[in-house]
Amino acid sequence: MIDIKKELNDKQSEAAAIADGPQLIIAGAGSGKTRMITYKMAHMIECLGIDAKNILALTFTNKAAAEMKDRIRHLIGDKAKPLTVSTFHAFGLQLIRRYHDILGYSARFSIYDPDDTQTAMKEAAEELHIPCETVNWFEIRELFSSVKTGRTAPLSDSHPYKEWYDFYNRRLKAFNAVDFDDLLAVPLKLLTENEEVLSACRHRYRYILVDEFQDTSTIQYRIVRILAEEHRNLCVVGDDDQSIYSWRGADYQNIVSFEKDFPERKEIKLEQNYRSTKNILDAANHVIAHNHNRKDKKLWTGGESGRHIELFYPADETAEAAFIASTIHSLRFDHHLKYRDFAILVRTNTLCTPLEEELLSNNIPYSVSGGTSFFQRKEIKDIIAYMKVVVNPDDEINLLRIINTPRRGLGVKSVEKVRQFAGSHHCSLYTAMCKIAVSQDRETVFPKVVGDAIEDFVRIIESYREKFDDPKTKVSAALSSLLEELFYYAFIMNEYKNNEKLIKFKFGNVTKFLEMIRRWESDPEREITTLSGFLNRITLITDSNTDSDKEDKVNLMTIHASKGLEFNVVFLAGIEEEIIPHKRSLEENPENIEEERRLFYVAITRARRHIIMTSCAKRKRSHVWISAQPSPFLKEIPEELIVYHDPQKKAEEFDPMALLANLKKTLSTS
DNA sequence: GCCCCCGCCACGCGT
DNA sequence: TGGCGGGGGC
Repeated sequence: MIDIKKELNDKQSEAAAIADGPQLIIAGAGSGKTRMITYKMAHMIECLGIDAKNILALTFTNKAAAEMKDRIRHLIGDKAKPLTVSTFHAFGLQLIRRYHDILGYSARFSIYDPDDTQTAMKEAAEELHIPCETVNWFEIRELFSSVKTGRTAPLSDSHPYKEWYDFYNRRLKAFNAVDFDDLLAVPLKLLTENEEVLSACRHRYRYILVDEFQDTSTIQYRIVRILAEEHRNLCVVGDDDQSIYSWRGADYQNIVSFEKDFPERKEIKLEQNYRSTKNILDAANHVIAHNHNRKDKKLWTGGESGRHIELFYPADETAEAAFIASTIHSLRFDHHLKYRDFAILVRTNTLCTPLEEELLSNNIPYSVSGGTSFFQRKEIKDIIAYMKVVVNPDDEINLLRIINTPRRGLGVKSVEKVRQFAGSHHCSLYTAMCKIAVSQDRETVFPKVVGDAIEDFVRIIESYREKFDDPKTKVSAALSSLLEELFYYAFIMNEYKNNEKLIKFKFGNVTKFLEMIRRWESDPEREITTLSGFLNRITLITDSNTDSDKEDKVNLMTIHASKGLEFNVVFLAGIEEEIIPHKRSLEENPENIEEERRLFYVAITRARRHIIMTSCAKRKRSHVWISAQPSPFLKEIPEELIVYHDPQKKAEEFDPMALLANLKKTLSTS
């Protein structure tokens, strides 16, 4: 039986014991929040007899959802299975799938990632003859997204992009596709407009928990509110100091809204930190104290003061990477640490490259999370596009992606003709291709080679639909055979013939993808059983190695991706002006300094025992060396908490001979 | 239609 | 660093 009094401290168990009614739990960094939540759910199921399927836990990242599921399974085993633990987007996906009939989507709808989304916007603009050479795509995406998620008022009829926006959405619907914002907007609309669905959902999800509440966007809060309004069993857990996603629409004013919408709420603060040493916590507290406009709280720990924070000044990013790699080696040796005890955190993905190279050449196993996703690689996207078209032939964006990849003589001119054909027959592009393929007199419109290419393409898609649908054929087997039929490997070899390394890399990616599919289809516990479901799932996932977390590897990631995680030793690389706080962030709005500071705070509070920061003297940016200054945030940490390592001395410290001598001395004394 | 080369741009965080 | 769109030769 779960005994929360025994397993948790007073505040935690107080928070964990309540199931009914609204609750606001302000949980500081490292205060055992995830532990509290998992025990809370276990307690609800085991001790209060609440049916697990009535509990909905919403998290911010896939990683957090996976970890929460894992931990609760540890506590109560299979009884955790009926729980819904997912990200907001995955939850939205689930609702769209469940109610696709009502919503007017076929069961095999596609999800468009931001790349596909932009392509679809471009296509829409072209069809409307909107000149888009000069448009700022960043702005358009932002505009469309904020309209859809209700951050901006609906476009007025006179708005220059109103027609474009509406047309884009009509096209998506015709493609039987949704974009990321639809995953939230469509379910919210459904819940708002369809009382039956709403009451079914309210009945099903009678207890709702929201983790990382400070990072929910307005539309996400609306979804939660409409679900919880009646039964009011809503527990939100958050920390305003760790709000780092405002650029994505996160609005920690949601905490204020929650207080207003649920005035009878109970409020509990978790302020005891179990993660970090006193020095690390002191540093974090001093930094965050520079922010105004925060809920008053002060993290404390009963633990030891621990080591000082160390600060090094490498000459450039190569020296920085070399220093980090060699320090990992020596610390691992000296303190009997595992690779997985280390994390290297950076502000931006681009900072990863030199670090990766150095780790690779030092044979240090590492895993990168976030960044340019595995699934964004061209070769993987192409393969996925084939499967998406097989599953959903109305998916025009993916159809256009593969119609001439590998090249089969269907260039821009031919595609344009097919489109005209589709237009005059009022059918989708793929239906048009099917019609052309079986048409007797197609040569009056299309040259023979083009007609034959279309016929061949349609034949491939149709025959693989059968194969992929056939329960006796494994998806991986069908895919391997498809790749052979397409001469896909030869295509890659030809495409990159002057770069053998790149070919190898791309082949490796394809192999990895096939393995991933094999792992999925042979997993007896898998929750997703259809290919369509699998494809939609991976569109929402950023990193491929979700189950390699337990492997012994150094963790390399952005600070954003590190939220919710903890490590014994944390390297903070590139702690420089213009990187953190980031130049562009401040250019956008000087007030963003507070969010940048929270980011730095999150970075510091990831560490249990040891923080090593580096600030380079110069750094290469787009081919030119620029000199770099230490981050102004460093001044916000009391000097006595830091050991400043002089750049001159550093050379001696990492002299290999001196290191060896030191090593010998250590060995002889022990 | 396809291939190849050139020059331009951007390089903040992610579901 | 690499991804792209445009232009010219085949």
